[in-house]
Amino acid sequence: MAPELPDGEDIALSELQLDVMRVLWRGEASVADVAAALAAERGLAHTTVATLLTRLARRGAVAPRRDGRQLYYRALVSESQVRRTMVGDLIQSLFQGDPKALLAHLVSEREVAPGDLAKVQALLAAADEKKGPRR
Amino acid sequence: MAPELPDGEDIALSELQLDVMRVLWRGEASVADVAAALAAERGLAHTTVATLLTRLARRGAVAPRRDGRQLYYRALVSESQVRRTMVGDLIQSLFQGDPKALLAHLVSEREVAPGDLAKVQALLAAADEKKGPRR
DNA sequence: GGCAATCTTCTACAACTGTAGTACGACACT
DNA sequence: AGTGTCGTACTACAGTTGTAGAAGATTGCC
Repeated sequence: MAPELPDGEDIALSELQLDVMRVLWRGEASVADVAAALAAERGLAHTTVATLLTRLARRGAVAPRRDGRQLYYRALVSESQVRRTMVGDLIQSLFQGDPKALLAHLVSEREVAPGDLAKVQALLAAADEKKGPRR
Repeated sequence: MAPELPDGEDIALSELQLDVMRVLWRGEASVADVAAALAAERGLAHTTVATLLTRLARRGAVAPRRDGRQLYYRALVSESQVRRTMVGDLIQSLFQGDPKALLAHLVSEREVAPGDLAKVQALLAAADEKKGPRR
């Protein structure tokens, strides 16, 4: 019975699609909910949002659930999944697959400073500790 | 006299377009040159490459120079320019504009290790030293 | 001088994206 | 029961991308 796909797709998303997904990553939402959440930045028509969600569903990124006449959508791919894919793609196409080259870029563009790595590491360690020490 | 545009466009490129640009970043090249260079990975028709270059020219990423019946193209945007733009876009859309979040992602995905930042820094410092110590 | 090779330019087409209107069904309120 | 409201489904359309064929200009070789 079509096992929900094991969350292993090749999901790269456009910026608009990401905006939509970000809403769903906060939890299941109806078309109206999504439209409302995006109303601030994007002033999209209700039908536009519906179209976007239908397309994302076709692509396997979200799944609809019908309740009465309304559709509620839930994300099928996680944010980190998408990040993994998209960052991976970028490293591949822009830095010939070498993650360190991206790091070098960040440093030389002064986007990150030497100390940041340590900080980041500490944060990650702390989070790891809390959720699941080793998996 | 149209100062070659100060290299400040909003150039984001697709993977195929990057493949093309990578050839031009090695130096001016004719359509045939580009097609030959890409023949290995992509088996593109000559006309396909011509179309790609025309479109890149329309977008201001490259400029043609005519020599007899042939067109030679030269890149108008540098590789680092494109990297800057595209990495910036990614950070914007995927990490709400926080470069450190990207760094965190890289670390937690074990794409880069703690020591790498130091190494990278050393390399950059060395390069800096050689080319232009301080600017 | 003519024919074949070679280029560019134009046109084409499918897929995807951003954006939204129209049509139609269901529901609620009077 | 009648009518307006709301929501989804379908259709549409312009712009970009990947891909390439057809047409037309040029040129080099015999």
